Amino acid sequence: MSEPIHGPLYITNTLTRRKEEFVPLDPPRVGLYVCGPTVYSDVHLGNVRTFLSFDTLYRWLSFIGYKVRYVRNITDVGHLVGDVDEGEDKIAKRARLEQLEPMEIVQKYTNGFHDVMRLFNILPPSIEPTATGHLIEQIGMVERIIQSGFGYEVNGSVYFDVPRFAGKYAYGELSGRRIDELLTNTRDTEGMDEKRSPLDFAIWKKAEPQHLMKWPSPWGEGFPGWHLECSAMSTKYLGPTFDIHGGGMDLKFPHHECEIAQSIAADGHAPVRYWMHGNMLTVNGRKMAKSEGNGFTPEELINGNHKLLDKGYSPMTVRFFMLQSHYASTLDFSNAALQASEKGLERLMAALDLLPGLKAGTADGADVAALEARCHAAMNDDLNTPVMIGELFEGVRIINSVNDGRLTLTAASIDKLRTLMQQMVLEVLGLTHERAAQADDRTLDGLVQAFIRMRAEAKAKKDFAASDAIRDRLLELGITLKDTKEGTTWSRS
RNA sequence: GGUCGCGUGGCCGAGUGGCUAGGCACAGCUCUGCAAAAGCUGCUACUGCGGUUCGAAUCCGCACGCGACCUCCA
Repeated sequence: MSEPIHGPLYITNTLTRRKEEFVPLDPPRVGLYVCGPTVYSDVHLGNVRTFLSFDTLYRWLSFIGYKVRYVRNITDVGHLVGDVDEGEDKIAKRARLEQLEPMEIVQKYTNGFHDVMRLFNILPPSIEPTATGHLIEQIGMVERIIQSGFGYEVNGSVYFDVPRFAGKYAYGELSGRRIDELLTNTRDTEGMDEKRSPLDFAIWKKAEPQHLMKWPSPWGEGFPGWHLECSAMSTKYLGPTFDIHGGGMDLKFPHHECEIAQSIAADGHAPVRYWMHGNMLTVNGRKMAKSEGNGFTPEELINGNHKLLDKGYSPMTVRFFMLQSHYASTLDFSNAALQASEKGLERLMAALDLLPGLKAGTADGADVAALEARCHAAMNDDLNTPVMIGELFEGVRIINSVNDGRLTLTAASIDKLRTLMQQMVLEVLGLTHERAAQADDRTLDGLVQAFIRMRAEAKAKKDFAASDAIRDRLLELGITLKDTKEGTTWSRS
Protein backbone atom coordinates (compact mmCIF):
# COMPACT_ATOMS: atom_id res chain seq x y z
CA MET A 1 0.00 0.00 0.00
CA SER A 2 1.40 3.30 -1.01
CA GLU A 3 -1.29 5.28 0.81
CA PRO A 4 -0.10 6.81 4.04
CA ILE A 5 -1.63 5.05 6.98
CA HIS A 6 -2.20 7.28 9.91
CA GLY A 7 -0.61 5.77 12.96
CA PRO A 8 -0.46 2.24 14.30
CA LEU A 9 -3.42 -0.07 14.62
CA TYR A 10 -4.89 -0.56 18.05
CA ILE A 11 -7.16 -3.46 18.82
CA THR A 12 -8.88 -4.57 21.98
CA ASN A 13 -7.20 -7.70 23.24
CA THR A 14 -9.82 -9.51 25.24
CA LEU A 15 -7.07 -11.42 27.00
CA THR A 16 -5.84 -8.26 28.69
CA ARG A 17 -9.10 -6.34 28.29
CA ARG A 18 -7.10 -3.47 26.92
CA LYS A 19 -6.67 -1.68 23.68
CA GLU A 20 -3.20 -2.62 22.54
CA GLU A 21 -1.04 -1.66 19.63
CA PHE A 22 -1.09 -4.49 17.15
CA VAL A 23 2.40 -5.71 16.33
CA PRO A 24 2.52 -8.94 14.34
CA LEU A 25 5.01 -11.64 15.15
CA ASP A 26 6.42 -11.71 11.68
CA PRO A 27 5.45 -8.64 9.70
CA PRO A 28 4.21 -8.10 7.11
CA ARG A 29 2.59 -11.49 7.62
CA VAL A 30 -0.38 -11.78 9.96
CA GLY A 31 -1.94 -15.02 11.12
CA LEU A 32 -5.65 -14.72 11.79
CA TYR A 33 -7.89 -17.54 12.96
CA VAL A 34 -11.63 -17.22 13.37
CA CYS A 35 -13.98 -19.86 14.69
CA GLY A 36 -16.32 -20.75 11.88
CA PRO A 37 -19.78 -22.23 11.93
CA THR A 38 -20.94 -25.64 12.96
CA VAL A 39 -22.70 -26.82 9.85
CA TYR A 40 -25.77 -28.55 11.18
CA SER A 41 -28.37 -25.88 10.45
CA ASP A 42 -28.87 -22.60 8.63
CA VAL A 43 -26.84 -19.66 9.77
CA HIS A 44 -28.83 -16.78 11.16
CA LEU A 45 -28.16 -13.08 11.26
CA GLY A 46 -26.33 -13.21 14.55
CA ASN A 47 -23.76 -15.53 13.03
CA VAL A 48 -23.42 -13.18 10.12
CA ARG A 49 -22.52 -10.34 12.41
CA THR A 50 -19.49 -12.11 13.83
CA PHE A 51 -18.18 -13.09 10.43
CA LEU A 52 -18.77 -9.55 9.25
CA SER A 53 -16.80 -8.16 12.16
CA PHE A 54 -13.80 -10.29 11.27
CA ASP A 55 -14.29 -9.61 7.60
CA THR A 56 -13.79 -5.97 8.51
CA LEU A 57 -10.63 -6.83 10.40
CA TYR A 58 -9.36 -8.90 7.51
CA ARG A 59 -10.12 -6.14 5.04
CA TRP A 60 -8.49 -3.47 7.15
CA LEU A 61 -5.36 -5.50 7.85
CA SER A 62 -5.05 -6.16 4.14
CA PHE A 63 -5.72 -2.55 3.29
CA ILE A 64 -2.94 -1.25 5.50
CA GLY A 65 -0.53 -3.60 3.84
CA TYR A 66 -0.39 -6.80 5.84
CA LYS A 67 -0.25 -10.17 4.16
CA VAL A 68 -2.93 -11.97 6.07
CA ARG A 69 -3.36 -15.70 6.22
CA TYR A 70 -6.96 -15.91 7.31
CA VAL A 71 -8.06 -19.30 8.54
CA ARG A 72 -11.71 -19.89 9.29
CA ASN A 73 -12.76 -23.42 10.00
CA ILE A 74 -15.86 -25.40 9.26
CA THR A 75 -16.90 -27.53 12.20
CA ASP A 76 -18.34 -30.65 10.70
CA VAL A 77 -18.07 -32.95 13.68
CA GLY A 78 -17.65 -32.89 17.37
CA HIS A 79 -20.23 -30.60 18.85
CA LEU A 80 -22.27 -32.44 21.38
CA VAL A 81 -25.90 -31.99 22.15
CA GLY A 82 -27.12 -31.76 25.70
CA ASP A 83 -25.27 -33.16 28.65
CA VAL A 84 -21.65 -33.89 28.08
CA ASP A 85 -21.65 -37.55 28.81
CA GLU A 86 -24.98 -38.30 27.23
CA GLY A 87 -23.83 -36.19 24.36
CA GLU A 88 -24.74 -36.82 20.82
CA ASP A 89 -23.09 -35.34 17.84
CA LYS A 90 -25.13 -32.47 16.48
CA ILE A 91 -24.46 -33.39 12.93
CA ALA A 92 -25.23 -37.04 13.44
CA LYS A 93 -28.46 -36.11 15.16
CA ARG A 94 -29.46 -33.85 12.35
CA ALA A 95 -28.56 -36.55 9.88
CA ARG A 96 -30.94 -38.95 11.57
CA LEU A 97 -33.69 -36.36 11.57
CA GLU A 98 -33.25 -35.60 7.94
CA GLN A 99 -32.53 -39.16 6.90
CA LEU A 100 -29.27 -38.22 5.35
CA GLU A 101 -25.69 -39.26 5.45
CA PRO A 102 -23.83 -37.00 7.93
CA MET A 103 -21.57 -35.69 5.24
CA GLU A 104 -24.65 -34.74 3.25
CA ILE A 105 -25.74 -32.53 6.11
CA VAL A 106 -22.29 -31.05 6.30
CA GLN A 107 -22.25 -30.33 2.59
CA LYS A 108 -25.74 -28.89 2.55
CA TYR A 109 -25.17 -26.42 5.33
CA THR A 110 -21.65 -25.61 4.22
CA ASN A 111 -23.07 -24.63 0.85
CA GLY A 112 -25.73 -22.59 2.58
CA PHE A 113 -23.14 -20.88 4.72
CA HIS A 114 -21.09 -19.95 1.67
CA ASP A 115 -24.15 -18.59 -0.08
CA VAL A 116 -24.88 -16.36 2.87
CA MET A 117 -21.31 -15.14 3.08
CA ARG A 118 -21.42 -14.22 -0.59
CA LEU A 119 -24.74 -12.50 -0.17
CA PHE A 120 -23.31 -10.19 2.45
CA ASN A 121 -20.06 -9.73 0.55
CA ILE A 122 -18.02 -11.35 3.28
CA LEU A 123 -14.70 -12.39 1.79
CA PRO A 124 -13.69 -16.03 1.84
CA PRO A 125 -10.78 -16.91 4.12
CA SER A 126 -7.40 -18.00 2.83
CA ILE A 127 -7.90 -21.46 4.24
CA GLU A 128 -11.15 -23.03 5.29
CA PRO A 129 -10.21 -26.29 6.98
CA THR A 130 -12.70 -28.85 8.20
CA ALA A 131 -12.49 -30.81 11.40
CA THR A 132 -13.04 -34.12 9.61
CA GLY A 133 -10.13 -33.32 7.35
CA HIS A 134 -7.77 -33.01 10.30
CA LEU A 135 -8.28 -36.12 12.34
CA ILE A 136 -4.59 -36.99 12.22
CA GLU A 137 -3.63 -33.60 13.59
CA GLN A 138 -6.22 -33.81 16.31
CA ILE A 139 -5.19 -37.30 17.36
CA GLY A 140 -1.60 -36.09 17.41
CA MET A 141 -2.57 -33.27 19.70
CA VAL A 142 -4.39 -35.60 22.06
CA GLU A 143 -1.26 -37.71 22.24
CA ARG A 144 0.89 -34.70 23.06
CA ILE A 145 -1.53 -33.68 25.79
CA ILE A 146 -1.40 -37.16 27.29
CA GLN A 147 2.38 -37.15 27.10
CA SER A 148 2.60 -33.89 28.96
CA GLY A 149 0.42 -35.35 31.69
CA PHE A 150 -2.67 -33.23 31.22
CA GLY A 151 -4.79 -35.82 29.48
CA TYR A 152 -5.99 -39.17 30.76
CA GLU A 153 -7.79 -42.01 29.09
CA VAL A 154 -10.84 -43.65 30.55
CA ASN A 155 -12.64 -46.37 28.72
CA GLY A 156 -11.77 -45.25 25.23
CA SER A 157 -12.28 -41.57 25.90
CA VAL A 158 -9.60 -39.03 26.69
CA TYR A 159 -10.21 -36.10 29.00
CA PHE A 160 -8.33 -32.94 29.71
CA ASP A 161 -7.33 -32.64 33.34
CA VAL A 162 -8.31 -29.07 34.15
CA PRO A 163 -7.42 -28.98 37.88
CA ARG A 164 -4.02 -30.43 37.17
CA PHE A 165 -3.49 -27.91 34.42
CA ALA A 166 -4.66 -25.09 36.66
CA GLY A 167 -2.14 -26.16 39.24
CA LYS A 168 0.70 -25.37 36.91
CA TYR A 169 -0.64 -22.73 34.51
CA ALA A 170 -3.21 -20.00 34.60
CA TYR A 171 -6.60 -21.36 33.64
CA GLY A 172 -9.49 -18.98 33.18
CA GLU A 173 -7.40 -15.97 32.34
CA LEU A 174 -9.27 -15.14 29.17
CA SER A 175 -12.76 -15.44 30.58
CA GLY A 176 -11.96 -14.24 34.07
CA ARG A 177 -12.93 -17.53 35.67
CA ARG A 178 -11.36 -18.91 38.77
CA ILE A 179 -11.01 -22.59 39.21
CA ASP A 180 -12.45 -22.71 42.72
CA GLU A 181 -15.44 -20.65 41.70
CA LEU A 182 -16.01 -22.84 38.72
CA LEU A 183 -15.97 -25.86 40.96
CA THR A 184 -18.48 -24.30 43.34
CA ASN A 185 -20.76 -23.30 40.54
CA THR A 186 -20.81 -26.54 38.67
CA ARG A 187 -24.40 -27.54 38.37
CA ASP A 188 -24.82 -31.25 38.08
CA THR A 189 -21.94 -33.40 39.10
CA GLU A 190 -23.85 -36.56 38.43
CA GLY A 191 -23.16 -38.70 35.44
CA MET A 192 -19.59 -37.51 35.37
CA ASP A 193 -18.27 -40.86 36.40
CA GLU A 194 -15.52 -41.00 33.80
CA LYS A 195 -14.18 -37.57 34.49
CA ARG A 196 -11.98 -36.92 37.46
CA SER A 197 -13.31 -33.41 37.78
CA PRO A 198 -16.51 -31.83 36.47
CA LEU A 199 -14.33 -29.17 34.88
CA ASP A 200 -12.52 -31.68 32.73
CA PHE A 201 -13.54 -31.83 29.11
CA ALA A 202 -13.36 -34.50 26.47
CA ILE A 203 -10.61 -34.20 23.89
CA TRP A 204 -11.39 -37.59 22.40
CA LYS A 205 -14.69 -39.34 22.81
CA LYS A 206 -15.41 -43.02 22.44
CA ALA A 207 -18.06 -43.76 19.86
CA GLU A 208 -20.94 -46.04 20.66
CA PRO A 209 -21.58 -48.75 18.06
CA GLN A 210 -24.56 -46.89 16.58
CA HIS A 211 -22.63 -43.65 16.30
CA LEU A 212 -22.38 -42.56 12.70
CA MET A 213 -19.26 -40.43 12.62
CA LYS A 214 -16.26 -42.20 14.06
CA TRP A 215 -12.64 -42.79 13.33
CA PRO A 216 -10.00 -45.21 14.54
CA SER A 217 -7.56 -43.91 17.10
CA PRO A 218 -5.03 -45.23 19.62
CA TRP A 219 -7.97 -45.33 22.09
CA GLY A 220 -10.37 -47.13 19.82
CA GLU A 221 -13.13 -45.91 17.56
CA GLY A 222 -14.22 -42.42 18.42
CA PHE A 223 -14.39 -38.80 17.49
CA PRO A 224 -12.55 -35.65 18.55
CA GLY A 225 -13.67 -33.38 21.35
CA TRP A 226 -15.36 -30.09 20.67
CA HIS A 227 -12.55 -27.70 21.36
CA LEU A 228 -9.76 -29.64 19.83
CA GLU A 229 -10.21 -28.92 16.15
CA CYS A 230 -9.52 -25.20 16.43
CA SER A 231 -6.33 -25.84 18.36
CA ALA A 232 -5.15 -28.50 15.95
CA MET A 233 -5.93 -26.56 12.79
CA SER A 234 -4.70 -23.18 13.95
CA THR A 235 -1.44 -24.82 14.99
CA LYS A 236 -1.15 -26.55 11.66
CA TYR A 237 -1.71 -23.51 9.47
CA LEU A 238 -0.57 -20.61 11.63
CA GLY A 239 1.98 -22.16 13.92
CA PRO A 240 2.00 -22.90 17.64
CA THR A 241 1.80 -19.18 18.38
CA PHE A 242 0.00 -16.81 16.07
CA ASP A 243 -1.26 -13.27 15.99
CA ILE A 244 -5.02 -12.97 16.23
CA HIS A 245 -7.77 -15.37 17.18
CA GLY A 246 -11.32 -14.20 16.83
CA GLY A 247 -14.78 -15.44 17.47
CA GLY A 248 -18.09 -14.56 19.01
CA MET A 249 -18.29 -13.44 22.61
CA ASP A 250 -20.18 -16.57 23.52
CA LEU A 251 -17.19 -18.72 22.62
CA LYS A 252 -14.94 -17.11 25.17
CA PHE A 253 -15.85 -19.69 27.73
CA PRO A 254 -15.43 -22.53 27.64
CA HIS A 255 -14.34 -22.90 24.02
CA HIS A 256 -11.47 -20.44 23.81
CA GLU A 257 -10.36 -21.08 27.35
CA CYS A 258 -10.05 -24.73 26.48
CA GLU A 259 -8.16 -23.96 23.32
CA ILE A 260 -5.58 -22.06 25.32
CA ALA A 261 -5.24 -24.88 27.83
CA GLN A 262 -4.90 -27.51 25.12
CA SER A 263 -2.21 -25.65 23.25
CA ILE A 264 -0.21 -24.96 26.37
CA ALA A 265 -0.53 -28.57 27.44
CA ALA A 266 0.41 -29.90 24.02
CA ASP A 267 3.04 -27.45 22.90
CA GLY A 268 4.14 -25.63 25.99
CA HIS A 269 3.05 -22.11 25.23
CA ALA A 270 0.03 -19.91 24.71
CA PRO A 271 -1.29 -20.11 21.17
CA VAL A 272 -2.58 -16.60 20.65
CA ARG A 273 -1.21 -13.13 21.13
CA TYR A 274 -4.35 -11.11 20.55
CA TRP A 275 -7.81 -12.43 21.24
CA MET A 276 -10.72 -10.56 19.76
CA HIS A 277 -14.37 -11.15 20.43
CA GLY A 278 -17.32 -9.81 18.52
CA ASN A 279 -20.44 -8.98 20.44
CA MET A 280 -23.91 -10.34 20.01
CA LEU A 281 -26.76 -9.27 17.84
CA THR A 282 -29.83 -8.93 20.03
CA VAL A 283 -33.53 -8.85 19.32
CA ASN A 284 -35.58 -6.87 21.80
CA GLY A 285 -32.55 -6.86 24.02
CA ARG A 286 -32.01 -10.60 23.91
CA LYS A 287 -29.30 -12.49 22.19
CA MET A 288 -30.29 -13.87 18.84
CA ALA A 289 -29.75 -17.59 19.11
CA LYS A 290 -31.01 -20.76 17.63
CA SER A 291 -32.08 -21.94 21.04
CA GLU A 292 -34.07 -18.74 21.68
CA GLY A 293 -36.04 -19.15 18.49
CA ASN A 294 -35.65 -15.45 17.79
CA GLY A 295 -33.28 -15.79 14.90
CA PHE A 296 -34.16 -15.33 11.32
CA THR A 297 -32.34 -16.42 8.27
CA PRO A 298 -30.96 -14.06 5.66
CA GLU A 299 -33.64 -15.30 3.31
CA GLU A 300 -36.44 -14.27 5.65
CA LEU A 301 -34.72 -10.97 6.15
CA ILE A 302 -34.58 -10.17 2.48
CA ASN A 303 -38.16 -11.00 1.66
CA GLY A 304 -39.49 -9.78 4.99
CA ASN A 305 -41.17 -13.08 5.74
CA HIS A 306 -40.90 -13.08 9.49
CA LYS A 307 -43.10 -11.80 12.24
CA LEU A 308 -40.34 -9.56 13.53
CA LEU A 309 -39.92 -7.85 10.18
CA ASP A 310 -42.07 -5.04 8.87
CA LYS A 311 -40.56 -5.45 5.44
CA GLY A 312 -37.60 -6.97 3.66
CA TYR A 313 -34.15 -5.47 3.81
CA SER A 314 -31.34 -5.90 1.36
CA PRO A 315 -28.10 -7.57 2.42
CA MET A 316 -26.17 -4.35 2.00
CA THR A 317 -28.63 -2.48 4.19
CA VAL A 318 -27.98 -5.05 6.87
CA ARG A 319 -24.26 -4.92 6.35
CA PHE A 320 -24.31 -1.16 6.66
CA PHE A 321 -26.57 -1.35 9.70
CA MET A 322 -24.13 -3.68 11.42
CA LEU A 323 -21.13 -1.56 10.52
CA GLN A 324 -22.81 1.44 12.09
CA SER A 325 -22.17 -0.05 15.49
CA HIS A 326 -18.87 -1.10 16.98
CA TYR A 327 -18.10 -4.80 16.75
CA ALA A 328 -17.54 -5.09 20.47
CA SER A 329 -20.90 -3.60 21.41
CA THR A 330 -24.15 -5.44 21.42
CA LEU A 331 -26.35 -4.36 18.59
CA ASP A 332 -30.10 -4.45 18.84
CA PHE A 333 -32.05 -5.35 15.78
CA SER A 334 -35.09 -3.25 15.04
CA ASN A 335 -37.11 -2.27 12.02
CA ALA A 336 -36.73 1.42 12.74
CA ALA A 337 -32.96 1.09 12.87
CA LEU A 338 -32.87 -0.94 9.67
CA GLN A 339 -34.96 1.64 7.87
CA ALA A 340 -32.68 4.41 9.05
CA SER A 341 -29.71 2.48 7.71
CA GLU A 342 -31.46 1.87 4.43
CA LYS A 343 -31.89 5.59 3.90
CA GLY A 344 -28.40 6.42 5.01
CA LEU A 345 -26.83 3.85 2.74
CA GLU A 346 -28.84 5.14 -0.16
CA ARG A 347 -27.50 8.64 0.40
CA LEU A 348 -23.96 7.36 0.73
CA MET A 349 -24.14 5.35 -2.47
CA ALA A 350 -25.83 8.15 -4.37
CA ALA A 351 -22.92 10.41 -3.47
CA LEU A 352 -20.47 7.79 -4.66
CA ASP A 353 -22.21 7.82 -8.03
CA LEU A 354 -21.66 11.54 -8.35
CA LEU A 355 -17.91 11.27 -7.88
CA PRO A 356 -16.89 10.58 -11.49
CA GLY A 357 -18.87 13.57 -12.75
CA LEU A 358 -17.54 16.19 -10.35
CA LYS A 359 -16.11 19.30 -11.99
CA ALA A 360 -12.83 20.65 -10.76
CA GLY A 361 -12.38 24.19 -9.53
CA THR A 362 -9.34 26.31 -8.84
CA ALA A 363 -9.38 26.28 -5.06
CA ASP A 364 -10.07 23.82 -2.26
CA GLY A 365 -13.07 24.46 -0.09
CA ALA A 366 -12.53 21.32 1.93
CA ASP A 367 -9.57 19.45 3.34
CA VAL A 368 -9.68 16.00 1.82
CA ALA A 369 -6.36 14.95 3.31
CA ALA A 370 -7.66 15.67 6.79
CA LEU A 371 -10.78 13.67 6.05
CA GLU A 372 -8.67 10.76 4.93
CA ALA A 373 -6.58 10.98 8.06
CA ARG A 374 -9.70 10.86 10.21
CA CYS A 375 -11.04 7.84 8.33
CA HIS A 376 -7.81 5.95 8.80
CA ALA A 377 -7.55 6.99 12.41
CA ALA A 378 -11.05 5.71 13.11
CA MET A 379 -10.25 2.31 11.66
CA ASN A 380 -6.93 2.16 13.44
CA ASP A 381 -8.75 2.81 16.67
CA ASP A 382 -10.02 -0.73 17.17
CA LEU A 383 -11.88 -0.79 13.85
CA ASN A 384 -14.24 1.98 14.78
CA THR A 385 -16.49 1.67 11.74
CA PRO A 386 -19.30 3.85 13.17
CA VAL A 387 -16.92 6.77 13.52
CA MET A 388 -15.48 6.10 10.09
CA ILE A 389 -18.96 6.10 8.60
CA GLY A 390 -19.59 9.40 10.34
CA GLU A 391 -16.56 10.77 8.52
CA LEU A 392 -17.77 9.34 5.25
CA PHE A 393 -20.92 11.37 5.58
CA GLU A 394 -18.74 14.43 5.78
CA GLY A 395 -17.40 13.21 2.46
CA VAL A 396 -20.97 12.89 1.20
CA ARG A 397 -21.64 16.47 2.16
CA ILE A 398 -18.55 17.61 0.30
CA ILE A 399 -19.45 15.62 -2.79
CA ASN A 400 -22.99 16.94 -2.92
CA SER A 401 -21.85 20.49 -2.34
CA VAL A 402 -19.31 20.30 -5.13
CA ASN A 403 -21.93 18.74 -7.35
CA ASP A 404 -24.33 21.58 -6.60
CA GLY A 405 -21.64 24.17 -7.22
CA ARG A 406 -21.66 25.38 -3.64
CA LEU A 407 -18.13 24.24 -2.98
CA THR A 408 -15.05 23.93 -5.14
CA LEU A 409 -12.31 21.37 -5.10
CA THR A 410 -9.21 21.17 -7.25
CA ALA A 411 -8.81 18.29 -9.65
CA ALA A 412 -6.22 16.76 -7.36
CA SER A 413 -8.55 16.92 -4.39
CA ILE A 414 -11.43 15.46 -6.32
CA ASP A 415 -9.18 12.63 -7.32
CA LYS A 416 -8.11 12.07 -3.76
CA LEU A 417 -11.69 12.20 -2.55
CA ARG A 418 -12.79 9.70 -5.16
CA THR A 419 -10.03 7.30 -4.21
CA LEU A 420 -10.74 7.72 -0.53
CA MET A 421 -14.49 7.24 -0.76
CA GLN A 422 -14.23 4.25 -3.02
CA GLN A 423 -11.55 2.61 -0.93
CA MET A 424 -13.37 3.10 2.33
CA VAL A 425 -16.86 2.26 1.14
CA LEU A 426 -16.16 -0.50 -1.34
CA GLU A 427 -12.89 -2.05 -0.20
CA VAL A 428 -12.84 -1.54 3.54
CA LEU A 429 -16.51 -1.57 4.43
CA GLY A 430 -17.22 -3.99 1.63
CA LEU A 431 -20.44 -2.31 0.57
CA THR A 432 -21.59 -2.95 -2.96
CA HIS A 433 -23.93 -1.14 -5.24
CA GLU A 434 -27.15 -3.12 -5.28
CA ARG A 435 -29.16 -0.77 -7.43
CA ALA A 436 -26.74 -0.60 -10.31
CA ALA A 437 -27.38 -4.14 -11.42
CA GLN A 438 -31.12 -3.67 -11.34
CA ALA A 439 -31.16 -0.63 -13.55
CA ASP A 440 -29.08 -2.35 -16.13
CA ASP A 441 -32.04 -3.23 -18.30
CA ARG A 442 -31.83 -1.49 -21.64
CA THR A 443 -35.44 -2.04 -22.61
CA LEU A 444 -36.63 -0.63 -19.34
CA ASP A 445 -34.32 2.33 -19.64
CA GLY A 446 -35.59 2.96 -23.15
CA LEU A 447 -39.19 2.91 -21.96
CA VAL A 448 -38.54 5.23 -19.09
CA GLN A 449 -36.59 7.59 -21.36
CA ALA A 450 -39.60 7.72 -23.68
CA PHE A 451 -41.82 8.75 -20.79
CA ILE A 452 -39.29 11.30 -19.68
CA ARG A 453 -39.40 12.88 -23.17
CA MET A 454 -43.20 12.91 -23.17
CA ARG A 455 -43.19 14.54 -19.80
CA ALA A 456 -40.65 17.12 -20.91
CA GLU A 457 -42.94 18.05 -23.80
CA ALA A 458 -45.88 18.42 -21.44
CA LYS A 459 -43.77 20.57 -19.15
CA ALA A 460 -42.68 22.73 -22.06
CA LYS A 461 -46.36 23.40 -22.74
CA LYS A 462 -46.88 24.11 -19.02
CA ASP A 463 -49.23 21.15 -18.90
CA PHE A 464 -48.24 20.24 -15.38
CA ALA A 465 -51.24 18.03 -14.83
CA ALA A 466 -50.00 15.73 -17.58
CA SER A 467 -46.37 15.87 -16.50
CA ASP A 468 -47.27 15.10 -12.90
CA ALA A 469 -49.51 12.25 -13.98
CA ILE A 470 -46.62 10.63 -15.83
CA ARG A 471 -44.36 11.01 -12.84
CA ASP A 472 -46.97 9.68 -10.42
CA ARG A 473 -47.78 6.66 -12.54
CA LEU A 474 -44.10 5.78 -12.82
CA LEU A 475 -43.69 6.22 -9.09
CA GLU A 476 -46.46 3.70 -8.54
CA LEU A 477 -44.36 1.27 -10.52
CA GLY A 478 -41.36 1.99 -8.34
CA ILE A 479 -39.63 4.37 -10.68
CA THR A 480 -38.64 7.73 -9.28
CA LEU A 481 -37.96 10.67 -11.56
CA LYS A 482 -35.72 13.50 -10.54
CA ASP A 483 -35.47 16.84 -12.34
CA THR A 484 -31.98 18.19 -12.28
CA LYS A 485 -30.17 20.96 -14.08
CA GLU A 486 -28.81 18.44 -16.54
CA GLY A 487 -32.23 16.98 -17.23
CA THR A 488 -34.37 14.28 -15.73
CA THR A 489 -32.89 11.13 -14.23
CA TRP A 490 -34.62 8.04 -12.96
CA SER A 491 -33.99 5.36 -10.40
CA ARG A 492 -35.79 2.38 -8.98
CA SER A 493 -36.98 2.44 -5.42
C1' G B 1 -25.57 -17.41 43.27
C1' G B 2 -20.52 -16.26 40.69
C1' U B 3 -17.90 -13.47 36.70
C1' C B 4 -18.14 -9.67 33.12
C1' G B 5 -20.52 -5.78 30.59
C1' C B 6 -24.20 -2.09 29.51
C1' G B 7 -27.85 2.09 30.70
C1' U B 8 -26.56 8.59 25.77
C1' G B 9 -31.40 13.33 22.66
C1' G B 10 -38.11 10.88 19.19
C1' C B 11 -35.27 6.13 17.29
C1' C B 12 -30.36 3.78 16.17
C1' G B 13 -25.54 4.64 17.67
C1' A B 14 -20.04 6.78 18.62
C1' G B 15 -17.38 9.13 22.36
C1' U B 16 -12.38 12.19 24.78
C1' G B 17 -12.29 14.52 31.94
C1' G B 18 -13.34 20.93 29.57
C1' C B 19 -14.40 22.66 22.51
C1' U B 20 -22.89 20.23 20.74
C1' A B 21 -19.77 12.40 16.48
C1' G B 22 -22.76 10.52 12.72
C1' G B 23 -27.28 8.31 10.57
C1' C B 24 -32.70 8.35 10.60
C1' A B 25 -37.05 11.15 11.99
C1' C B 26 -39.13 16.07 12.76
C1' A B 27 -39.49 21.66 11.79
C1' G B 28 -38.00 26.06 8.99
C1' C B 29 -35.30 28.06 4.84
C1' U B 30 -32.72 27.92 -0.19
C1' C B 31 -33.40 25.71 -4.96
C1' U B 32 -37.83 24.20 -7.84
C1' G B 33 -44.08 25.07 -11.86
C1' C B 34 -44.81 21.27 -8.04
C1' A B 35 -42.21 17.13 -6.23
C1' A B 36 -37.77 14.46 -5.38
C1' A B 37 -32.74 15.13 -4.45
C1' A B 38 -29.20 18.37 -2.37
C1' G B 39 -27.48 22.31 0.88
C1' C B 40 -28.23 25.48 5.24
C1' U B 41 -30.51 26.17 10.11
C1' G B 42 -33.04 24.35 14.47
C1' C B 43 -33.97 20.09 17.94
C1' U B 44 -27.67 20.49 22.84
C1' A B 45 -28.84 14.20 25.45
C1' C B 46 -25.98 11.26 28.57
C1' U B 47 -30.64 5.94 34.64
C1' G B 48 -30.70 7.97 39.95
C1' C B 49 -27.95 9.57 44.31
C1' G B 50 -23.38 10.74 46.44
C1' G B 51 -17.96 11.65 45.86
C1' U B 52 -13.04 13.17 43.43
C1' U B 53 -11.97 17.68 40.37
C1' C B 54 -11.41 24.53 38.86
C1' G B 55 -14.53 21.36 35.59
C1' A B 56 -17.47 14.65 34.59
C1' A B 57 -22.01 11.71 30.29
C1' U B 58 -16.58 10.53 30.59
C1' C B 59 -12.94 8.72 37.07
C1' C B 60 -14.71 6.41 42.11
C1' G B 61 -18.76 4.48 45.35
C1' C B 62 -23.78 3.07 46.10
C1' A B 63 -28.71 2.14 44.18
C1' C B 64 -32.02 0.81 40.33
C1' G B 65 -32.81 -1.38 35.47
C1' C B 66 -31.02 -4.57 31.45
C1' G B 67 -27.97 -8.18 29.20
C1' A B 68 -24.00 -11.93 28.27
C1' C B 69 -21.29 -16.04 30.15
C1' C B 70 -21.13 -19.95 33.99
C1' U B 71 -24.56 -26.03 29.38
C1' C B 72 -24.33 -26.25 22.74
C1' C B 73 -24.40 -21.38 20.63
C1' A B 74 -21.19 -16.31 16.30
